[in-house]
Amino acid sequence: MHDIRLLRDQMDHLREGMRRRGKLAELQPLLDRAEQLERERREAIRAAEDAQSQRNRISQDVAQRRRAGEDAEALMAEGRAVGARIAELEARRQAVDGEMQDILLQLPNLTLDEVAEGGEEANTVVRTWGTTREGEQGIAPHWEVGEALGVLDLPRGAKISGSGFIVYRGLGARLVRALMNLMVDTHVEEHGYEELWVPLLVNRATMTGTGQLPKFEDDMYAVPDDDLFLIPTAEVPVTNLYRDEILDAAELPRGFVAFSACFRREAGSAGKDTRGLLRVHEFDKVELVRYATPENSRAELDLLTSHAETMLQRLELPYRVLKLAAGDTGFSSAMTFDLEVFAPGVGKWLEVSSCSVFTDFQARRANIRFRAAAGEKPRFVHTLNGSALAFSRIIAALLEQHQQADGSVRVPEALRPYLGRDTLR
RNA sequence: GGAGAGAUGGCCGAGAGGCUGAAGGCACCGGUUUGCUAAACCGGCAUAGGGGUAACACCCUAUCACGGGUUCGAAUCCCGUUCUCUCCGCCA
Repeated sequence: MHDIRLLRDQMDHLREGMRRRGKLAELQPLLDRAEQLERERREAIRAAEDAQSQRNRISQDVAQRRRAGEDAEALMAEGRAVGARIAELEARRQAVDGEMQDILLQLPNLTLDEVAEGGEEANTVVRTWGTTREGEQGIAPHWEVGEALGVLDLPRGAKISGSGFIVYRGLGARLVRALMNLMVDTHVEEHGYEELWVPLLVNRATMTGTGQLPKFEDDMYAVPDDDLFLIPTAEVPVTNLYRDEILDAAELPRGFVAFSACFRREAGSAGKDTRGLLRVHEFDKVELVRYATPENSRAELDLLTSHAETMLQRLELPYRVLKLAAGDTGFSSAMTFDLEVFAPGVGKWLEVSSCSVFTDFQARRANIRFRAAAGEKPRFVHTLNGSALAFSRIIAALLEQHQQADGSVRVPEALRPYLGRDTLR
């Protein structure tokens, strides 16, 4: 969410930001409306406050007269009239304010200057790591190897929950545990993150704090009786950890790592990537979240991204790093790096991590601030997050990239202590 | 799930329709005193919004968990919600 003051003082800047995302045509009417509303809003505030001031004066006069034992009936009648006017003015103020909020919630974040204009086609590969097995013949897609090795049971997942729900079995199940332990241990021991274990069901305020609500309610699994939602990512509970709090500057930057299941309805993507593990309704993920000061958040994004990359290197999976163009950058993000691994069985690059800096966009919404020094005004922190990594696609990539001619799968060095063997066969 | 008690500033804690943005204490910041530490004393000490100013000053409004209501006027009375605590029930 943007600062309402941008609408007043920096409309050109805001307009330029929407243009860079390729959203100006779509959002121009909103911006125009907002500009007008901002004037009305201040007008309404002023009128309402003037009336309140008048009422307070009348009430004090009544009190004085009462104490003096004089009659206050006329004043009280006046007070009633003013009270009625306040109610009207208040209603108008709320209406204007409500519409303004609606608009603010629909405007995406401004991207950093270094982010290229344009859509997906303007994304750039900033680096690659490892050698892919692109074009190599005879590599089976992960669902075939997975079923053959007895580590995946997709038909039964579909039976007990539906399509897009996975049963891992045997070493497959253990692989999930191994990935969790490898990743969390690495981020805690080597990268200095604090480990968290968080609720998978969260309330509406939490979902709103990170921006899933109100706009994306249809994408979420919900428990309406309790007004709770299944998290689409651990970013939601972890970023909300300090909602409505003021942190000490000495505590920043701060990093948290959490393993969680993630639930996504994937409404609107019917028919895409329906086979195997590429697009599922429930998957596991290790998520990194960082809180930073505005001064160092850009550098923190590079650090966070490098932490996610470390995991791919440990898993010996070739990958590339994409810097997303403005039009492909997520709603709340100011800049995003996507990490994609190559899965030679399906012949595709798979997105397994998305590392973003949100500047103060989420923090304003969730009201997370910090105080640089005692006595100074609190400012909004900058938040960042990135997956490190999303399991289902990683498992797909492992089953394909490390697949051997006899159909067995080599276990990368780093996973062996956790998995207890060097080959899946 | 049932019964009861509670929620006031960074913290503790008073207040029970008007003179209360809120006593008192602690913490914190500045000053005086002081060989040092400590103590004592004096002063300061919420946030947000609107106006105002070159910038200050200053003025107004809101905020005593949250949302409604009663009233000329609500921290205070009424209703609803949330959370915390105690007891009972249930449960991994």
